[in-house]
Amino acid sequence: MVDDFIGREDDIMNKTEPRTLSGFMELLPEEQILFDQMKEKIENTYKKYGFLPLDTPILELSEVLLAKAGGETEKQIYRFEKGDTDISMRFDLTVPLAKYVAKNYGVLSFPFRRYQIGKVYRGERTQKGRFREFYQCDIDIIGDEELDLVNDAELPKIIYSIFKDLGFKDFTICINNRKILNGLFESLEQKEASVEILRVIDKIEKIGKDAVIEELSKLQVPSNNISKILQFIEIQGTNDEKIEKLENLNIENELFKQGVYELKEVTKNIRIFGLPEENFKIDLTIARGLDYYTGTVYETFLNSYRELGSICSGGRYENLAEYYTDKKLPGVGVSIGLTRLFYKLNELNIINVNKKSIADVLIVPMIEDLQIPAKYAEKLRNIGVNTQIYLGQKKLKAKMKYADKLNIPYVIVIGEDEVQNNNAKIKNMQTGEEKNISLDTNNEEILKIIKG
RNA sequence: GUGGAUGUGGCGUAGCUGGUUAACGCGCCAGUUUGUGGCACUGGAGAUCGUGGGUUCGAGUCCCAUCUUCCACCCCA
Repeated sequence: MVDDFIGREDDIMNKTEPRTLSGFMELLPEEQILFDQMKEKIENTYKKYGFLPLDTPILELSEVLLAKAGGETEKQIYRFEKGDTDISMRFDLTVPLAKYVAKNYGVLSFPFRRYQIGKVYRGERTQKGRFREFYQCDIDIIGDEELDLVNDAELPKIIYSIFKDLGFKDFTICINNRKILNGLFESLEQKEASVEILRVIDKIEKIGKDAVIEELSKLQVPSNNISKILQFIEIQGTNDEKIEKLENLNIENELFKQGVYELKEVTKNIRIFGLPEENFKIDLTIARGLDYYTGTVYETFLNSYRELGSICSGGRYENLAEYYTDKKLPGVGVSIGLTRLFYKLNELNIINVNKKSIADVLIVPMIEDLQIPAKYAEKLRNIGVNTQIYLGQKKLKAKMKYADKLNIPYVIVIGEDEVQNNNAKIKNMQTGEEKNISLDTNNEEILKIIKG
């Protein structure tokens, strides 16, 4: 205290401004609670379907992570050297999965069903709803040499369960098959720029039909091909009608036929797994995604918030780990971009961030000796009541205010009067109702008061 | 990578064509209520107006630079 005057020099010293890197989401407690709840629901559903947990390192050797060279994502990778080790941060969970499966091929049981929820990193330009660090919630089913097509039909059901569980009703899981479009291109002898064409087609909802025509001509697609492609993606009707129309197009191309067959099979099996008809739709414009998808592809939309874009996408790939092993490992998987999903739902007030407390009870001791409050807190915790003791010398008023701000539903005051009578005073913070309970009250009674 | 914006107490904002002690709401702290929160009232703390230069008698307000963040495109979750 004597140094206080001299110490003022320090106060004038510049403090470092506490900042968070752009593109990194950091939440307030009440938001974090909600975020964690969503994450937990997703995880529980994955488990419910028998998927095994997996956690891989955020850092990998660059040579491993970048085995598949090129592409847009590689430019965005966080990469650095520590000593003479060239290290990269994972930019998705699929590449680490591929490495993991190749590495542990001998000890894993196939079909290998794993879920992984974790953060991934992409150093791209930030913008609305786009993050540099974000959670992906992945499930994949990996087969050894082959993976039955019926697996493609189970994933939509799992996605359905999750979004149902998250409280959404009006959403659509769109499915398509890459082979259909690729087969169509083959039959049109449109081999050039097929990936680019797919991207343009995928954007039709966003940019409109005319813009698609314009983009396609820019790609040097002959105009008769453009009209055939458009005619094709504009096929309307129910799911069954669409399949029928596809079959009746009489396109003599093996790939195309295979694609239509797969789509029909998947559709049939989706119904068997119990996905309601109104929640899935064949959408022939779904083409986006990583270029390694080779068969079934999925995209999921909230119909009232179509502008969010796909909130869950995935598909079938023929060879997961071709850069690590000669084994052929086909798989099918989907990924939920939880960070973006949460951010957007929050922004649109779709999810309610009403303060919800973690603690069920705040014990407020008004005596110096904490033995009784501490013991009582343990008693509550042992019967499953989340209990916090207010530690610190403050007026009762301040302690009540604290409980109020944290939205803790019950406060238990233990003061001298209470201790003398072997009592505690429990207050319902919502109704304001107070009553005395004996410190010896049995557990069932307490649970009845607190948990209702 | 391309293009366009932004920056004022913890947060959200006001500050007119440059003019004395930078305003408001929320939040925070204290009191009215010495063992009781939410409401109300009263009072209080807290900003060298992103940073550095320049123009001017004088700049949050004008000019330049720089950093930061944001938005769109690209691509994606």
